[in-house]
Amino acid sequence: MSHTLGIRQAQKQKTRQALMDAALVLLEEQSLSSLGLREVTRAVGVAPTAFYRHFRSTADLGVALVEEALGSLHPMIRTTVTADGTSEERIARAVELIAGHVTAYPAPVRFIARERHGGVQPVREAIRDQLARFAEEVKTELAKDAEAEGWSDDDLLMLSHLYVDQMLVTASLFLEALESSPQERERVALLAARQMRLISIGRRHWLD
Amino acid sequence: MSHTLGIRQAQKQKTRQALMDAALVLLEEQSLSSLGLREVTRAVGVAPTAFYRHFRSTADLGVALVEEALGSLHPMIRTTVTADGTSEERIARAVELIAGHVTAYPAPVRFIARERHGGVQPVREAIRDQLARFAEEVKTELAKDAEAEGWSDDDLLMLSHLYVDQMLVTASLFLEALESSPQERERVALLAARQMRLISIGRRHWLD
DNA sequence: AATTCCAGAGAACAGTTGTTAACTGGATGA
DNA sequence: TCATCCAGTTAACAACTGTTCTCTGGAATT
Repeated sequence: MSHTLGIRQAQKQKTRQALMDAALVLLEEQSLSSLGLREVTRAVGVAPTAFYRHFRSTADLGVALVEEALGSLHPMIRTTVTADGTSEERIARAVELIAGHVTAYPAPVRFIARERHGGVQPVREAIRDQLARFAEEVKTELAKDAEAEGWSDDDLLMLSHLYVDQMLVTASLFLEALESSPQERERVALLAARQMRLISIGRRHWLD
Repeated sequence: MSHTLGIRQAQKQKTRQALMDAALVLLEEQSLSSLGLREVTRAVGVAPTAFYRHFRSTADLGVALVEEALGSLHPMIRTTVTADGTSEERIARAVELIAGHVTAYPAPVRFIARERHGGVQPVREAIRDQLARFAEEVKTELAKDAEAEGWSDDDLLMLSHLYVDQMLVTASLFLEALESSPQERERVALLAARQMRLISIGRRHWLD
């Protein structure tokens, strides 16, 4: 189904990606609402007007960045929640997964954390939609579990949102600890694991 | 202990407060990192240079806004956590309190949610410090409770952070639902209450 | 081979920004 | 009463912003 792009389309996509990459770097030290279009094109080395060939505005760029940052994460989420083993093993694996992802891709993670409540409405909405999709997917996975017996749909969705929010809290903790000592990062990992453990315990006794 | 301010100092404080109020309004639709000093002074009706008599920069203004938004909240947090009654009553009261606060002071709440992970380092740090203070205070209150018997200090602090984070999640949910229908806001309240309930259950069975 | 297309360049636009310096005039303190 | 102080003003600065229009050269299409 994949169609080989012409030289032209390929070059265009390359420039587009360069703009997005440059933006992500610039956004490590500022918010999207203060990111200038000229700033981005200057970093890439193209004329300011070239920007308009790819994005209507920086807000538009931001929405594209949201897709890039979260779009590819859905399969990862699914397998993480599904993963078998004891509750304790699953927690450890989830925390490791988050830590690894934050270490490997700090810029996109920072961008999402920053713009989730940021000053650009379309971007906030794009993030909210993606996170809602995550919650829905987590919910369908949770529903398969034996522990979900007797749970109402609303309760399952409530728990899913709690998990998704907790993942973001953990990710931003790791983000803050990125430049810290390994001991500090280990402390964060233990804290995150304990919080997840408490939520798991709450889940186990929910129907009591 | 209170000393009556001279005409001069009083006028200065008045202008300073006007700058902060105007900034808060402007920040409803953008992030601090894009807030211009001229923008603020224009909204107040003073010369741009007057800004420097009160703040070194907009980042400095932001730090002052953090103090204003969170500084006065400490007593409120204390009494909320301490409040007696059944677990269910305490949850209902906490959710109501948050909903009321968000409705009464949406701008400062939005500011904190936005800048907690925003693009201005000193402001992020100021918020982090205030939230850490909240967690410490919640911890000391929790420690007084009979349920805290056998809990380690680390576990108590872990739970406190979970509570504080959950309060922020709830506040930002109410913020999003501010312009929505009463039914929608009630839905948010029920969701928040259920999430707190799950955490409470986890807390109750933590030592099993 | 001739024509159309279009990503990117270039120049110019009116507005905006933070920061400096020197000032004014009313409150303050001797 | 008189000298000092200082919150706020005025003017000017170079640097920057988003957006428009026109142009170009190589890819794509016929």
